[in-house]
Amino acid sequence: MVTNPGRRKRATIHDVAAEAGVSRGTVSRVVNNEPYVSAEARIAIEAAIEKVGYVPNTAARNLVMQRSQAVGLIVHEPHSLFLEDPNIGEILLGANSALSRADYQMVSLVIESERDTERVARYLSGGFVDGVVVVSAREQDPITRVIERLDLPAAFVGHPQDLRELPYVGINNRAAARGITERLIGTGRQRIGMIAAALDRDSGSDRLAGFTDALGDRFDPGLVAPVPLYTYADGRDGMRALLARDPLIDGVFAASDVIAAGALNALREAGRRVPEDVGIVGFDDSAWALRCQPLLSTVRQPANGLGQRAAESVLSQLRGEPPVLGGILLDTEIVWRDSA
Amino acid sequence: MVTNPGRRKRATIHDVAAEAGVSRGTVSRVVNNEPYVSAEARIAIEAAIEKVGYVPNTAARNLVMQRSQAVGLIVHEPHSLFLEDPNIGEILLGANSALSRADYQMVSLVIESERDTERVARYLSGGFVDGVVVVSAREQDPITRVIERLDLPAAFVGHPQDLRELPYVGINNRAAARGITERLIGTGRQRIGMIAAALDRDSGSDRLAGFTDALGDRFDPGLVAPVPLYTYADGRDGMRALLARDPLIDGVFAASDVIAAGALNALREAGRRVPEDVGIVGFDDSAWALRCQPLLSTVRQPANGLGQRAAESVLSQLRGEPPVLGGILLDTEIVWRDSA
DNA sequence: TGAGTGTCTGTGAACGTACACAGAGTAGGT
DNA sequence: ACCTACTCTGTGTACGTTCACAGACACTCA
Repeated sequence: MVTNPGRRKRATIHDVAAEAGVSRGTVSRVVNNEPYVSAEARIAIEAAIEKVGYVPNTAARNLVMQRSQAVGLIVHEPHSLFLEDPNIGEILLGANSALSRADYQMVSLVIESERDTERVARYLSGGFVDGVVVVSAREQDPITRVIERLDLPAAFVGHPQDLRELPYVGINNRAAARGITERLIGTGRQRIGMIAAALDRDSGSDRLAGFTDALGDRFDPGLVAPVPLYTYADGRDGMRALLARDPLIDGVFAASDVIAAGALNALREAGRRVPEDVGIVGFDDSAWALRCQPLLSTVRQPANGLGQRAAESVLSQLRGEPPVLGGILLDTEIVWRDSA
Repeated sequence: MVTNPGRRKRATIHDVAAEAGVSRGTVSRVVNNEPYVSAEARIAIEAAIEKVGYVPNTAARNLVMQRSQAVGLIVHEPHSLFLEDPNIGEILLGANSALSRADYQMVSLVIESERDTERVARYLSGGFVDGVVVVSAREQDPITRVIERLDLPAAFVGHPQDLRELPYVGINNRAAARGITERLIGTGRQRIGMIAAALDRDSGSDRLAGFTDALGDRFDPGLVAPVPLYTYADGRDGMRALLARDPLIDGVFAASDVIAAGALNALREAGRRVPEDVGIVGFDDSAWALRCQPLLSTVRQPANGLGQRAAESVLSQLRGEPPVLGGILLDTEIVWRDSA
C-alpha cells in the first residue's frame, strides 16, 4: 500500500548550518563554490550536507535571483508534423543536451492552435523561462511579437524575413538546394520538377529559390508542385500532381526526405522506376533517407547541431554577452546515394 | 540593434494593491478566486491588474506553497528510438495536453546513459517536480527505486513486473497479441513466426506470450527472432533471420509497426510478395501502418490516451486522491488492412 | 440592547535562499 | 607602532507570495 503520510520535510540551509556549527552565509558560500571559506569549515559543511541530505531549494533561489533557470523551446507545428519530421526531434534533443549541460532545464512549449499561442504568451510573460529557442517560426508569427515585446533572450532555428534583428542559426537552404539541383541536372535529366513544401517558412521558400537559381532559363513554373507541409502524405500528393502535369518528368527535387519518401510511393504506384525512369533527391539526410528504396540522395543537415547552437546562443545572452548579429549558418553536405 | 538596458521590473502584488487602493491580502484573494471580496474591490483590482500588467511570480508562490507546479516525463530510451518510435511522441503529446489543461508544466527528462540517470535522480530529489510520468521503464530500473524512495506521486506507462505497488496505465498486450495472431492463423497460414522486440520490457514479453498463447501446440520456438529494439533496422534484421531459418515461412507477427516496416523491406529484398507469399501483421497502428506497402494489418493502441491517463493519474494523486491500484488498461482494436 | 453570525479587509509571519555589510583576525610593509 | 590589505565569518534584509489571525462593520434574532 502506497500512502503518503509523513512526506518528510526537506533539509534547508539552516539545518546544514546547525549541523556543521556555522552560519547560513558560510554554507551558502560552500554551496555556490565561492572563495573565502576555510578548509576546515568547508569539509565540516560538506559532511553536514551529506548527512542531512541537503539539496538547494530552487524556488527560493529563483525568487531571490530573479530567474527561473529554465529555457523554453517553442515548437510551432501541427501535431502530426511534430511526430513525422525527424528534424524537430533532433533539434529538440540537441537543444536539450546543450541546456542540461549548463544546468538549465528545457521546457517544451508546443503550439498547435490559436489558443495555444495565448497560453504560451502568458507563460512567457509569467517569467517561467529566462529565454527561448524558437523552432520554425512563420512570417508574422504572433509569438515573435510577444518575445520582442518582453525583450526575452531568444534564438531562432531558421529565420523568417521579418526577423532581421534577432539572432538565429540555420543553414544556407538556398545554396544547398541550388547545389543538389545542379548535381541532379548533371545526371542528364531533362524535365526536372520540384515538390516545394512549407513556402510560408524560410526553409521552404529558400529551397525553392535555390532550385530556380540552378535551373536558370530552363526553369518551368509548371513543374513546381507546392504542398503545405513536410509530410509523407503531402509528398505523395505533390508527386501525383507533377505526374499529372507532365508524365515525362524525369527528375524531382523533393523539399525534404519525408516528401521524397511520399513521392517514391506515388512513383511506384504509377509504375515509374527510380532511378531509371525518374531521378529524385531529397533534403535533410534524416532517418528517412536510409529507409527509402532506393537509398536517397540528399543534403545532410546538422539538425542536432542547430538545436545545440541555438541553445548556446540563448545561454550566452543569459551570461550577458551580446548576441551574434546576422545569424550563424552551419555547413551542409551533399550525400549521393542511389535515387539519382 | 537589440540591447537589453532597462529590462523593466515586473509588477508585483504590491503595485496592484497600491494602484487599487487596497491591501495585498485582498489582491491575493482576487487573484486566487477566493470568496469574501466586495464587488467594488474586485473590479478595482481587476482594472489595476490590467493596468500594471501584473502576472503572479511563480517562484514566490512555489516557495510558500512548497510545490513546483511541474510534472516530469521520464523517457528511458536511447536517442534513436526516441525519434523512430511514434508511440513515444504520442504519449508525450498526450501527457502534455492533460498537464497543460491543469496548468501544470511538463518537463521532459530523457535518459540515455548511466550519467543521465544520476542527473535525473538529482533533479527529482531537488523538488523540481511534484510528480512524474514514467515511459517504458525496464525491470529493475534504478530510476524506479529513486521514485519509490522519494515517495513521489508517479504513474507508469506500461508496467514492469517488479512494480506491482505503483499505479500504471497500459494495454493488455498479451490479449491483443493473441487476438491478432489468431486472426493471422485464420487466414490459413501454416508456418507462422514472430519478430519479438524489447523482451526486457513488459510490452515486448507480453506480446510474445500472447503469440505463443495463440499458437498453442503449433508453437515453434525456432520461428521466434528476438531483436533488441522497436526500430526499422531491427525489424529488417529479424526478418532476414526468420527467412534464413525457414525459407517457407508464410506468416509473421511483427512486435510493432516499425518492426513490420523493416520486415517488409527484407521481404521485398528476398523477392517475397506480401500478402500473397507471406502475411504480416504489426502492432500500434502508428503512422507507419499507413505508410507501408501494402497497408499494414495491425492492433490499434491508444498511445495518446495512455499519456493522458498517466498524467491524469499523477494529477489526481496530487489532489490527494488515492491512486488506482492494479492499474488501468485501455482498449485495443484489430485493424485489418492488406498485409495479411 | 446585546449577543451571535456572516462578510469583508488589513497585517504579520513564514517559505529558503543570496547578497551586502560589518567586523574579527592575520600578515606584510613602512 | 601604525596603516593597509587580505581572509574568513555572521547577521540583517530582500525577493513576492500565501496563510492565519484579528479586527471592523452590517445584519438578524432574542
